[in-house]
Amino acid sequence: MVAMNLFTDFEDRIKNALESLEIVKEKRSELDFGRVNAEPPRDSAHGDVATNAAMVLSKPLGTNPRALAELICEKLRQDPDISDVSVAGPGFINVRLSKAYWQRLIARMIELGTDFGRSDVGGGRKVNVEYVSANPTGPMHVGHCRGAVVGDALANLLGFAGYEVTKEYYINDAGSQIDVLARSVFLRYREALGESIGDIPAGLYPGDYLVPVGEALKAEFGTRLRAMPEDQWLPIVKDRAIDAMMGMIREDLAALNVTHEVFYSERSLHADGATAIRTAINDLTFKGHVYKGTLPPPKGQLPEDWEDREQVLFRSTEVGDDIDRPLIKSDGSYTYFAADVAYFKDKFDRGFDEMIYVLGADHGGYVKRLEAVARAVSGGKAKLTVLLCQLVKLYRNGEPVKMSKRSGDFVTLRDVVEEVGRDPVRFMMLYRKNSEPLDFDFAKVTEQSKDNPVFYVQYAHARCMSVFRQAREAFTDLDTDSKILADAVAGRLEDPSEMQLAAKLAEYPRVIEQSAQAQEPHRLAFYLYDLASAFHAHWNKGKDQPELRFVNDKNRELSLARLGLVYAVASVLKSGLLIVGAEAKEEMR
RNA sequence: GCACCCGUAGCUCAGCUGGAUAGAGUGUUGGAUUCCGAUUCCAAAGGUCACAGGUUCGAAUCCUGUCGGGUGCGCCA
Repeated sequence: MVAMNLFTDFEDRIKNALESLEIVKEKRSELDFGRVNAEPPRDSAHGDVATNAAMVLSKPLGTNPRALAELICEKLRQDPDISDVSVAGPGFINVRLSKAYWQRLIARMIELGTDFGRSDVGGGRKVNVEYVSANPTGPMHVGHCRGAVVGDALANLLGFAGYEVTKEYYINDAGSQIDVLARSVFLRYREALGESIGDIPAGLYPGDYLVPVGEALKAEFGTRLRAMPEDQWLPIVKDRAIDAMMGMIREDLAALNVTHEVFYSERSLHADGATAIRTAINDLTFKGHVYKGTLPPPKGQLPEDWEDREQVLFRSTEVGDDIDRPLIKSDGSYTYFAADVAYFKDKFDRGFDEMIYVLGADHGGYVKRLEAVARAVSGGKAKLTVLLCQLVKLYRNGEPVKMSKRSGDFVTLRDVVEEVGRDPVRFMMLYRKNSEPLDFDFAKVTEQSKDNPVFYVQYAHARCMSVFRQAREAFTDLDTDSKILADAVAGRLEDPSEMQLAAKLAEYPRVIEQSAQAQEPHRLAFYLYDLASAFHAHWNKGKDQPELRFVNDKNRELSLARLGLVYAVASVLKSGLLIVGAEAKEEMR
């Protein structure tokens, strides 16, 4: 059976060829094949696969690249799947594959359908992807959008690439902002009881979304809460408020097709006398990472209320951080960071090999201390990576959309999804490297034209479906079962334009593996655009050259073979869109 | 002051972890087009990859420095 990944397949064959060379056998133990690769050539005119083997190995072998390349070529020529091999440039070896090989590969794509591209490079490694983790103090706003999509798509991608993935949300339900939330809700509760509360005081959350929460409290407790002192009603109101906010946030996430498997509460770390945090700090102390001391004042502008105070500190500078970090405040309470240490320890204890944090760019200053935690807690066994997402700038008709969070005047995630649709939001959030700022223009994203990559990709899939609809009209009782399509390919698909499309399809497994390993889901979005572009280009050729059209009502077998190619395109688009989290539409109407 | 991210076509951005003549889209210019579902298709022009060194067969990519833009810098979460 043909291997799914053409490039790893031929990387192996090239290495086998190398092993069989006398010159290599003599020095085999000194040679490192690690840098030998097989990749798509920059220019498709060069061939189907290119390798750098000769250039990488010529020096240790004491020969020149072109001479070595000739030796390798001789061996490769014996491979029946290779139709042509040549040396080019400084010593590249360009390989062209036989038509039979391509036809077998296309047939394999058809048989695998949306499983084509699925990989096991992850090797079942347990990965925890934490993303969104918005404070439960209100609805999600657009700022959360990017991280939500990037995290969700990355998790999907890693799952497809053979990692065992858990999608996780850390609920920041323990800090003082939650007290503020509870007091804001309490005010709404008094309002629901008929009191006139006037303007919401500064420092409390003014949003209308808290009104129903106050009303729910009235329905549940009547006037009982109002009669209590604050230290009695506060915990009750807190519980109800957090539940209400998380309910809202889950709905927002659902609208974006984002689903987490684990919602992890920060408060749970503080429960039972903060057992979890105390344990984590004890653990660090035992390992020698904790001491009592003072920190130097911050460089640059000195805060006015600066006072030198003794705290319990994590000696993070010994594990890569710039400055030691406080775990316990001078008043004896735990820092947010202390909870984070406990949270990381919990993840580690749950058996994850790798923790990924998807954060906003404004958390850049937090990266080093998290990495330090990972080193100290896991003893270097667990890998921790932080993906920073740059800001999203909103535009409406080319004009920037102004937002002020203080006045409660911000665009919510729900607003955006309802206005432009879930799929465009998801795709556009991925259509940029996460380390790069992103402009999001409402008008462009809803536009139905080639300028809009979402539309372009979805249209390609719909067009595939359209071809099938036409085929069923041209041939009555046409059986388009994938097995039949796959069998029709051999000996029939051979036009250069068809081969070019097949070559693009063949890259898919490689794109999956590489974007998963680089943790860069945007590469998949760009690939889908490329594939759509290749498909549209081939389709357009049918305008001038009718003999290239997929459906040829004079030739049923050829039509089936070409439908097979269309089926493969549709499957890859569908598979990729599934990872992106957008729908593969049957039609665009 | 320090740390992290970013400087690639006029504009918005890719560039497959070091490979061949640096690519798309948009814009510009010139053609084609009653079309199997898109205000479409084809082509051309457009670059000192911020700058200066270094590493090597080979650098937009890696290392150092400089310049420019963004973000963040005790016990807030």
